[in-house]
Amino acid sequence: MKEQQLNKILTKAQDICNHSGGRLTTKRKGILELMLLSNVPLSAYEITDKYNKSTDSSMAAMSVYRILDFLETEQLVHKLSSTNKYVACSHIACSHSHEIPQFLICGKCQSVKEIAIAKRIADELEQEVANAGYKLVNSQLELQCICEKCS
Amino acid sequence: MKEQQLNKILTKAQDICNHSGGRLTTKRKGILELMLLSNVPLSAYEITDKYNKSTDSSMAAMSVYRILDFLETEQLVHKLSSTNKYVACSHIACSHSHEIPQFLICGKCQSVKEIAIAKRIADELEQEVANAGYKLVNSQLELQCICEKCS
DNA sequence: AATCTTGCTGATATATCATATCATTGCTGT
DNA sequence: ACAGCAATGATATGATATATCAGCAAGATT
Ligand SMILES: [Zn+2]
Ligand SMILES: [Zn+2]
Ligand SMILES: [Zn+2]
Ligand SMILES: [Zn+2]
Repeated sequence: MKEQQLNKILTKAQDICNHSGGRLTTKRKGILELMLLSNVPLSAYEITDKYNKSTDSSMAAMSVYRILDFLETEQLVHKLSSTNKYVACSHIACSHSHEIPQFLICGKCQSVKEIAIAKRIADELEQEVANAGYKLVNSQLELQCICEKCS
Repeated sequence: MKEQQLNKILTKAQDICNHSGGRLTTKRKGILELMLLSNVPLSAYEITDKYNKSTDSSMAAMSVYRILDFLETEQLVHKLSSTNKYVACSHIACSHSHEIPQFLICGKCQSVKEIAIAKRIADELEQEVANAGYKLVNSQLELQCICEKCS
């Protein structure tokens, strides 16, 4: 990722937080940056290690969890519940509003692609769920895939 | 669940294991039965506790994990990776072959419904994934829902 | 500026989920 | 009975996540 692009994203993230009243502190920004620069999702403890090595600090995992909670609330990062890892949102600098994301997770290289599936498919899925007597409240999908490079 | 129905399922489970060469031992059967009788998914440790209380034994969680691995391989139970819990398959006694399951998980009462979505939707989803340059390898979905009772 | 309030972080403990490894037991076919 | 293999026991450790209370720092109120 280019320096310029990263800065653009971080600036936009700052805007988002300002708008919501949250504070993108130095530590929170540092964690977000680190996640943006990673090409695979990271566990909270991996994030902790990376952060501490990169800054010669010693933040406890507890703090990282709290920061991840915050960033998740701001939709700047997402949690992948199938792998218990966390990934920076791919659409921070986009102007469109954030839809419910779907994730394509490569089983070989662990890379993740965040997409938004066609509304038609989401609707059909919701209908299917309704047929089963349930009401869909969150259609975040985590799909086990193989990426182009690895296939 | 009626006694008779339970026995039918356990007999079918026995058949499935015989056919695959696996052994449905007393302990494995006990774990499966316990899971069939639960109306919510259980964690490995919850299963361990329930089993030990119900039989006055003291199986270690390690053994339960191994047994769950076995039962999963035989497709008699499924793991819900979004909650780290395990649930008995709803289609053990069915004659049809086991498709890739999808799970509707109620966020209030934790009840789970195992369904198989229309092939058309699965195909469309796969196409969507292909458009993104990925190849879908497993379309097990875990959908956050509200069930009829809770809504 | 001093104080207040709120939200952020530190620090520690503990709960929860999962795997590694080696020893022991018990079927199963010869 | 014996050998071989599958299942279980036993113990240790690793990985993920939450609870709780104390200290601190930034923005708001006086
Ligand atoms: Zn996103
Ligand atoms: Zn890949
Ligand atoms: Zn099933
Ligand atoms: Zn419910």
